[in-house]
Amino acid sequence: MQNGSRKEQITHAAAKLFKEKGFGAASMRDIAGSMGIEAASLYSHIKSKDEILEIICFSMADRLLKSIDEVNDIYFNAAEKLQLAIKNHVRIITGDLNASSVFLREWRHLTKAKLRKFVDMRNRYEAGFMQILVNGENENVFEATDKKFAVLTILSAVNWITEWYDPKGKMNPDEISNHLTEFIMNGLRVKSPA
Amino acid sequence: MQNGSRKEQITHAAAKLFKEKGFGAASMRDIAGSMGIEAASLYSHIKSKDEILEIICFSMADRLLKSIDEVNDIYFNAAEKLQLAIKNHVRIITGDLNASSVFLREWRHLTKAKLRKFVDMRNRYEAGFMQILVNGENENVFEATDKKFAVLTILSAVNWITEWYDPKGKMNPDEISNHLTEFIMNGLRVKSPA
DNA sequence: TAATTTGCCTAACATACGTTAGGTAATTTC
DNA sequence: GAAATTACCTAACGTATGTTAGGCAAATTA
Repeated sequence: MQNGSRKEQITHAAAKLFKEKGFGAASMRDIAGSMGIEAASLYSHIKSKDEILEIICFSMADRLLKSIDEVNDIYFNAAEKLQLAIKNHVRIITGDLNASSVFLREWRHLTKAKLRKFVDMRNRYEAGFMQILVNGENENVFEATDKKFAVLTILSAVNWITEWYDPKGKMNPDEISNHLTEFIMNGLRVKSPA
Repeated sequence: MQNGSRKEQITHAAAKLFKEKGFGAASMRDIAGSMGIEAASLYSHIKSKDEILEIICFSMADRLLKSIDEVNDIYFNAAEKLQLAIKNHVRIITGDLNASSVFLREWRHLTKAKLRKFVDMRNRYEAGFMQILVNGENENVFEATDKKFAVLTILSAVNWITEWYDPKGKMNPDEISNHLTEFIMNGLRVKSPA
């Protein structure tokens, strides 16, 4: 899919509506309307409504998986890896808020075969994150009695950003990831009692 | 709405389907079918499909708001309050997983007026949680440079439980909330370097 | 026992949906 | 300049949807 192509424009317009109304409630007529054309015209560029959802979901999944693999290939200590993994994740997600929201919320509406593939990719992503925690334990930097639990908790915090992030707000993506990394590593508790 | 009433049964059946398929994709015929009756028969007990969603969302919202108000009325220190608030939240959410999932995911489909009311309630809940962090800072137990950020991060972690919690799994709700509270207070970092 | 209410039914309505068929004008390719 | 392609159009299809109208038998109430 080449840059700026009509197909990409449709995907963008659809992502915006899927985010606002949900996949089920946003119709092909809505999508076409937002582009100033008729619904039937969309079918010159895309195969089906389902295909649009697939493109959005897997485009995000691909980017995130690529990122975690890169992080785990670098010769860093666990704390640095965690910091970088979170930074990448936040950058990817804030880079396209509409697509990210659809990716996080609407993936359930993927057709059966694609859904299986999607869940598989998500599991691989979680496993990549988990590897960092395992490294951290070996290096005696982290402790996590239940690593699956810890990963899910971390990812939930990272993903929730789509719900409140405002590109015009006071925090930029890297500030957010720094803040988040600090919170995940040290929590709320004051370290040196006053 | 009295206990075990037909209306309550409908709400339960609907919650299950709204969770599985989403509000938009689960039809009145689906809901009726899961109860072994016809779609039209539902209208002897409920006003509309929208009403079912409202009942589910506001029932959860009411319970959570009541809980946070109670916590903030108790003469506890901030750490104890946080612990209790999280414990209550986890109990409420794990107590009805179907309704909780709908409450967390499908509230966007509420009609305009109800949506406004819902968001207002959610803001009040967040404010109640934030109050605990403010107390904690005054008591020198917590530090949180950006309290809004901290609250959203905490709540995202707590709410994510609906995505993986299994009543037959190895952790019960109170174990989960203990685990979570520990994580939120102290993070991942090993405190005493080995 | 008569009157009322409850809980469901069948049938139908109007509307909205994803998608296909077939066409037409403008643009690109040879 | 002819041929092919692109990007859109109108019209229509079959199906699914939320909901209403009107009825009927069983249970409840008086």
